[in-house]
Amino acid sequence: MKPKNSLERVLAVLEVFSEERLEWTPEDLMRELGYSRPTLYRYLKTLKDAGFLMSTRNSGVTLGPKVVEMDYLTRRSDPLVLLGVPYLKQLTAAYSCTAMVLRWYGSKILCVASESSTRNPISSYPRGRPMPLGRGAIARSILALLPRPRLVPLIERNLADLRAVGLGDTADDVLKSLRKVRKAGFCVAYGEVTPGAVGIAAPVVDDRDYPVASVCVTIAGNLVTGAQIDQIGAEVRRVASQISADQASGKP
Amino acid sequence: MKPKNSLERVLAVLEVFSEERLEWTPEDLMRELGYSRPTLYRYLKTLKDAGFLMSTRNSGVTLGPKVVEMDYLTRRSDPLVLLGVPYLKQLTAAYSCTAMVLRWYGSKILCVASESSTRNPISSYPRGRPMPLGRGAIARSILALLPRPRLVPLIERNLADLRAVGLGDTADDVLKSLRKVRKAGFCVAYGEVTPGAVGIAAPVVDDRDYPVASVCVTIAGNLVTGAQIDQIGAEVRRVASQISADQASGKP
DNA sequence: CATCATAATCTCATATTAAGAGATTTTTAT
DNA sequence: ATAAAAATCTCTTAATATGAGATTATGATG
Repeated sequence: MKPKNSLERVLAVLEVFSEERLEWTPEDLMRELGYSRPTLYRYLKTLKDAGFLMSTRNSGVTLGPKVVEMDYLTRRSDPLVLLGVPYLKQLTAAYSCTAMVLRWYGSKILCVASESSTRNPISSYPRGRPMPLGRGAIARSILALLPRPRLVPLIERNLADLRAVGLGDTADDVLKSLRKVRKAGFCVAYGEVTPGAVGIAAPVVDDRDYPVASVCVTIAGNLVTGAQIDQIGAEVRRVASQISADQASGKP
Repeated sequence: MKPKNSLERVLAVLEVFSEERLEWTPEDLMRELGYSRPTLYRYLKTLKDAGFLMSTRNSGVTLGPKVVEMDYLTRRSDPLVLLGVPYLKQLTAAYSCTAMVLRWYGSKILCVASESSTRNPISSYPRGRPMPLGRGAIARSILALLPRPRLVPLIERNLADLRAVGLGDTADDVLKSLRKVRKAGFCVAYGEVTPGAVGIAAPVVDDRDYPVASVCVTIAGNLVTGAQIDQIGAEVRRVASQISADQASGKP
C-alpha cells in the first residue's frame, strides 16, 4: 500500500488530510510521509500552484480552491447525482424526510446528493462526509451485496459496531443477517447513526449486480408507523432499482 | 505555461475537465495533452486508484469521488468559509437576499460559501462555479485592489465585457472607474450577472491589503431603494473588513 | 458462441529527471 | 536590528519515467 512512483507520492500528500487533521506543517508532512525537505517542498509548490493546496498563516498547508472547483464539476457530471436528484425530489415531496444517494467507493460510503423536505434535517452526513461501515441502513444495504471474499474482512474490521446494532455476535451471524437484507431488497435501521432517526436504504447496482451506491430516506422515528416504513421501503427499493437500470443503460 | 515535470503532467490531466467538457476519452486526452498511450494510461490508473477520476461506461473518465470527499474537508478548513458563514447568516437575517463569500484565486473568482433567505435564490453561481471577471460587483470589488501590473492585462482580456457594463471605453477609463470603487470600499452592479438582481460587494484583503476574496449580497432589484442599497453596501463593507481583520489575526 | 474491433496493459532499452545532502537565501518574529 | 525559522537552490548520482511496438483483455456484433 506504500506509494511507489513519484506520481503516487505527490498524491499521497493529499491523502493525509482528514477531518481530524485539516492542516499540516511541512515539518509534520516530512515526518509523516518520510520525504526529504527539498522533495516535499517541491511537491508542495506543485500542488499549491495547481490550487490543490494553499498556505495558511502559520506556514502550514490546507486543501485549496481547486478542490472546490472540481467538486462543482463533479456535481454536474456524476451520473448518480444527475439521475438521482429527480428521484430524491420525488421522495422528499412524498414524505417529510431527507433523501440521499451515497456512493460506495474504496471501502467508504460517501454521500453525493441530498435533498430535504424538513425544516431542520436531522442527517449529520452531508455531501462528502464518509459514513461508518458498521452502522446504519445504508451500510448494510451495500454490504449485503458484496461478494463473500470482499465482505468478510470488512465485517471483521467492523464487528464491534455490527454487534452493537444487533446484527449478530459472530461474523457468521452477521453474514446470515445480511443475507436477509439482500433478500428483502432494502434495509431499515432505527437510530443507529442519528438518535431518533429511522434510515431506510436500498442498493444501486451496476450491470454485474455489484453495488455502487445506496439510496436512503431518513425520517424522524416518531413520524412513521411500521406500515409506513414498509411502504417507504418499497418505494426506496423501486427508486434504487430504477437508478440502477437508468445507469446501466446510459440513460442521461 | 506548459507542464514540465511528471508531477505537473499528471495534474494537467485534471485541468482539462471543465463545465464544457466533463468527460474525456483516453484517445482525446492523448491528443489534447500530447502524451503517449502507455504514459496516459499509467496516469489514468494512478488517478483512478486515488479516486480523483472514475471510468464511465463509454470507456471515458470523469472526476471521481475523492474530489467530493476533499471538498467536504475544504468546507471545514477554509478560514474564509469558517469565518464568513456567521456573517453571511447575519446578512441573510437582515435582508431577503443571497449572501456569499467568493475567493480570488489564480485569475478566477470562486464562490466558497453561500447563504440564502429567499425562497428561490436568484444567484446562478453556487459554490465552486467560477464567475466572469468582466461583469458584476464582485469582480470589480476585487479588481479595484489589484496592483496595476497585475490588473492591466486582466482588463485588456475582459475589455469587451467591461465596456458592455459601462465601465469605460478604454483600459484607462476602466482604471479610473475602478479607482472610484476602491475609494468607496464597495461596489454595486445592476443586473450585470443575473437580470433583475442587484449585486453589492466588498473586498476581503490579507495583511498586505492584497485582495483574497469578496463578500457579496445579491438582492432582487425591485425589493430595494437606492438608500437601502447604500445601507447594505456599508454593511457588506463592514463585514468584509471584519473578515479581513479576523483572518489576518488568525481568529478561528 | 465465434469473430472482429477496440481498449488497456506489458516489455524493455534508454534517456530523463527526480532525489537528497547541505549550503544559501528569504521571510518572519522579536 | 538581529536572530530564528522557513523555503529555495546547487549539483551529482542513482533511480525511474518514457515510448515504440507487441500483447493481452474486453466488449460488441452477427
